[in-house]
This record gives sequence, structure tokens and C-alpha cells, in this order.
Amino acid sequence: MVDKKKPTIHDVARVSGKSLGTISRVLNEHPSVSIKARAAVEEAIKKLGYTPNAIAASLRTRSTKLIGMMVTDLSNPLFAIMANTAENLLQESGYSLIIANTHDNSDAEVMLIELFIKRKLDGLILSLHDEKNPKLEKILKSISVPVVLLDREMSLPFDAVMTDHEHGMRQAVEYLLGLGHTRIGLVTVSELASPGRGRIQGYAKAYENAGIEFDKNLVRCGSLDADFGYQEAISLLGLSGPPTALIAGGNQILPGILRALTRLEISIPDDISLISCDDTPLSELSKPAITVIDRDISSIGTAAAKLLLRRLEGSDDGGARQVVLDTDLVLRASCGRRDD
Amino acid sequence: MVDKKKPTIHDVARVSGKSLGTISRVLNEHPSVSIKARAAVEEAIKKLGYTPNAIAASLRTRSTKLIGMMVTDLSNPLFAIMANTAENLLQESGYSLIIANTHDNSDAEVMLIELFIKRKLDGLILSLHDEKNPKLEKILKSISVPVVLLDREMSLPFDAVMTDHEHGMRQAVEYLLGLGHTRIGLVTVSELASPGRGRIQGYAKAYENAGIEFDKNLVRCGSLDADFGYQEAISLLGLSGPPTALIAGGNQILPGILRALTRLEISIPDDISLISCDDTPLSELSKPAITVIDRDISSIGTAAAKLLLRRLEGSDDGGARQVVLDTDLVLRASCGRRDD
DNA sequence: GTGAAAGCGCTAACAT
DNA sequence: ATGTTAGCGCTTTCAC
Repeated sequence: MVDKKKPTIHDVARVSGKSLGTISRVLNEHPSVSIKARAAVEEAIKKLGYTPNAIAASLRTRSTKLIGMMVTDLSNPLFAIMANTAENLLQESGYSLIIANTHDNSDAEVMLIELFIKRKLDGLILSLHDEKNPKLEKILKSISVPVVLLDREMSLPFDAVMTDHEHGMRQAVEYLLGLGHTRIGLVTVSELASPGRGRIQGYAKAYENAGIEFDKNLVRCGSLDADFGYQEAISLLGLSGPPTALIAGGNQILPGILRALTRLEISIPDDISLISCDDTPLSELSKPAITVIDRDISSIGTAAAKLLLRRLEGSDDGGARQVVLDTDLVLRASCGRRDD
Repeated sequence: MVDKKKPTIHDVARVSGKSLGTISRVLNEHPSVSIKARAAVEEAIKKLGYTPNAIAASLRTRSTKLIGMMVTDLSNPLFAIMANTAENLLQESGYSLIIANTHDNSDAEVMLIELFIKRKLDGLILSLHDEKNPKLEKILKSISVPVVLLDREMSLPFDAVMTDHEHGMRQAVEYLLGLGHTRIGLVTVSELASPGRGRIQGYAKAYENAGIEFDKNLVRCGSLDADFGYQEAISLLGLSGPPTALIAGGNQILPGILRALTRLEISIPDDISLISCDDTPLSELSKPAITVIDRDISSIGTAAAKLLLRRLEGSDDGGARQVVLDTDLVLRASCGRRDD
């Protein structure tokens, strides 16, 4: 590699005998450039091996073509799928996606948003830990680029892609109640955000509609990781009055619960019934296959990217828009009747 | 939101009564700033709500603190985990990670690398489709930032994180041969890159060592997605002399094969033995649990980030370094003896 | 259609 | 320790 300085637009101007303005016009496919001039410029570009510097352009245009996405943990397939489909769409429009893990840490979230602001990203896709964190609200209130929330409800007028978790969970619990289960254990994510809260509300409502009181001790909210699922399952099954059915309120919670069941040698659906949230290869291919509250996860990323692009391309400057995904209860072989 | 222009370093200078240089020094924690001056500057910053513009700084310093990562498809947990751990480490050093999906398309790869060059990223982590693509080689040869290859072998002097796929596969095939299987089907990824080639070599070597010729028709290379696994499994099992054991040579191929087995009502391990690559919740929690060629996937991302940081922080300007991961054959319940 | 010139917001070298 | 100055490489009026 020769230690030659990178050619700039000035070099192209010199070599092609054209002015800076013309070079810039050629680069940006501006219509008013003569065919001849364009050819001269392109020749010089090729000759020099010139590459435009997007940083310099960004400084001028105040647009970086960069979108920031914050998630708890990219290794969660849920977030990976959302990031994947969002990136696919954004890439088509020339945007690149920056991904940052927050590990459900509100302080990290604030720091990362500050970093995103410094970096002058054009838009943000956020899955926040705590919807009510005042620090976060404060910094987000002052933000001047479009923001799309993933499965979060805030008091700020941001676009959002939501899921009707309450409905999904209610349906699942009603199904189990219909099978004769009255003690249904629920292990789900934190109550600080919409998915956790929605699921608990749906759970409570199903009991309420059935006129049955539920045992609060059977509901465990915490985190979305597998270890939490494992521990809470062990704890629930160790109760003096253990649940006869379990709901994994989060895709990562399922493996944790399955590990617990394997360890305790409890079998599905004879000893216990099981329902999970979000379909995965594991839920589909488990033996028996697991009944799930399904939703189209890839469409979440797509919807988020679309909402963002609409703002970025200026075709939408109305109020906050919400896309709400439905859920489906996919019946499989993991739930059994219970008559006691 | 008031439509006030964003304050710049000039505004901070004006308000604090200090010079640009001093502001910049405070911002960059340069030691030679008096306590008094620092206080004045910080007060002005707070008062104005000033946020530095990283784009402008990048233009001057020629460093963006941005790393680009190219993968086939982020929705593959393998890549998601690698991206996750890489991001975790890079974040600690103030770098952000840009992720781009290539969908195993070499043209897209070239375009994306060009985009990365324009964007002046500080380093690249690449999982390429075709190690021998001349266009790619050409553009990579001219690259002036550190590059780390993921599981790829190129003729260019880049750092790389490799896995000894050949060894892993040889071990797996030897294990199956030892159980009496002689017709072992292998469904794996493209031969254009190191993992596919390594696996096939390991497969062939195991047969060679055993003094048995293998049926080339039992080896299927193509892509890493589940559909490919499904189709090839159906095809292999439809052969007049079908295999008695199957190896899923890629984490996504396993669900495809399991779907095929479910559909054909072929059961493991009685009707067929099965081994997969890379441990996942599915392989672990399947009934029966699947024997896998395991490796520590999260350490791939970590290792890649470490290699990159070493270059970026200037503590390494030696030749290309390689980190090679070992594999372990994790014996579970998916393989049976075969004596025919 | 094209060129000249101003400046985006910052850093770093130099001077004091 | 601090101020001054000159760009980094580009886009974009504004003339012509």
C-alpha cells in the first residue's frame, strides 16, 4: 500500500479541469451537468481512485444516513430478527444501522442516547428498559430526530410498534382455564415496560372474566433471560400448591422452563401444561410441540423501519403513529385437560 | 421544541468568555486546562445545553469510532451472538457497531464495503460469502483500516477468527463410523468459504482414515438456511440407499432437518442418528437431545473485537493474527448403534 | 451548465 | 495555560 494521501474532491477538480461544484453535482447525480463534463469528472475519479468522504458530506448536509437501534441484548433472537428486518429495509434506502446493547440498564441507555445524539444519527429505534425513567424522558424530550419505540409506551409523541400482549395473554389463560386449570403460573419480563404489564393485565383479566381469583404468588415478573425462567419455574414447582400449567412470558424464558422441567422430570402435557410467547424453532420442534402466543416478529422490524423512513423522507410530519400487531394462539400438543 | 439553532463550540466560547481551543481541551479532557477555566466552560455548556458534534470532530481527527460488521443474515443466532459480544466489547472502548446484512450476495458485499469506506469506518469485521471473489479481493486489498475476518480464509493479510471445522467434523464422523454407520448424510453450507470446505474435508478424512469410500451423493453443500436443510434431508432420505445417520453442518440446518424427520415420521435415534453443529436451545432441549459439534460462539465476537481493538489502539502492527477455536463433540442421545 | 466562495463544527499546531 | 488560526472535504448559494 503506497503511502499516498487519499485524493479529495479538489484533486478530482484539478485532474478533470472542472470546478468543485461540478464534481459535487456529478457525485450527487444532480441533473444540470453536461454529458461532457460528467464524462471528464468520471474519468478523473477513476484515474485517481477517488472515494467520496461521507463524513465531510454529513457535516455539510446535516444528514448521516445512520440509524441507531438500542436493544437489551442482541443475542436474543427476538431482537436479532427485528434488527435484521429493519436493517434490510433501511439498507435499501441507503441507511446504515448502528446497534447498541443496553443490558436492560437505564444508565447505559441514557449514555448511549447521548452518544447517538453526538454522532448525529438521523433516527432512532428504541427498546427501552423502563418507560418511566425520568432521565430518559428528559433526554428524549429534547431529541430532534425521529424516534420509533419498540413495544414501549411513553408519554412522548413517538411512533411505536406495539403488540397486543394483553389480548394474547388473556386468550392463552382463557384457553388453559377452559381446560380446567385454575393454578396457572406465569413467568414473564419486567413490569417496567409494556410487554410485561400487558401480559399481566391479560392474565388478570382472564381470571376476572372467569370469576376466579388468582394467586399472586403464581405470577413472576423479572427479566427476559433463560436463567430467570429456570429459577422461577423451579420455585413455582416447589410450591406447596404448585401450578398445573405454566406460561413462559418471553421467548428466552421457554428454554429456562424446559430445563427446569427436564431436571425435575416433569413431563408435558401429562404432569404440566405449557404455553410460550413468540414462536421459535424450539417451541415448534420440541416434543411435544409447544402451544404459543405467536406474532410476526420480523414485521416489527419492518414496521419500525417504515415508520422511520416515512419521517425521514418527509412524507409524514403528523402526530405519533402506532402500529399494533395481533397475536395468535397457535395450538399444539403441550396443554392437557385438568379436572381437579 | 423551540426552533433554536443548536449551539456550537463557538457559542460555548462566547458565553464562557474562553477561546475555542480551551473549549476543545475541556471537551477532550486535555490536562492543560486550569480548574477555573474548566468550570467556566462547563457552566456555559450546561447553560446552553451544548452537545458536541462528533461528525465535525471526525472530519478533523479522521476517526469515526465506528466499526462495520458484515454478516449474511443477522437473524441467524450464530451471527447475532457474535455481533452481540463484539458490540459489548467495542462499546466499552467507545466504538459503535454498524451491522449490514449481505444475504450471501457477493455484489451486495462489494457495495457495502464501498459504503463502509465512504463512511470512513475505523475497522471492519467481515463474514464473506465467497473467499475467492476477485472483486472483493481487489477492494479489500486497497483498504486502509484494520479488518478481521470471521471464519474465512483469504490470501490477504487480515486478522481472523477461525474454527477448526475440519477437526470437529472428522471427530463427529469417526464417532458415527464407530457406531457402525457407513452411510452418513452431510448437509452443510457453501463450499465457497472455510466452514463448508473444512467440514467436507473433515468428513472425507474420517472416511479415508477408516478405509471406507464415501458416497458423494450423501454430501450436500449449499446454504446455511433451514429450508435448505429441509429439502436436502427429504432428498437424502428418499434415496434408494438412504443414509442411516445425518449431520446438520450448520446451526440453522438443524431445524430444517428436524422438520423433515417429523414430516416423514422418522424417529431419532431408532430410525436415524443425528448430529448438529453449534449448540442451541433447540439442540440441547430436543427430545432426544442432539449430539453436537460445539464451539464457544460468543468468544468469536469477543476475539474479533479484541483483534480489532489491538490494531486500533496501535498496540499491534505486526502481521496477520489468527485465533483458532476448538470444537468439542458433545455426546447426547441422538445417535444409535447400527450393525448392518 | 458551470465556477467561485463561504462555511458546516471541530481539532491541533503554533504562538504567547 | 490559553488564544489564534488554518484547515478537515464536502455542499450550496449566488453569479454568470
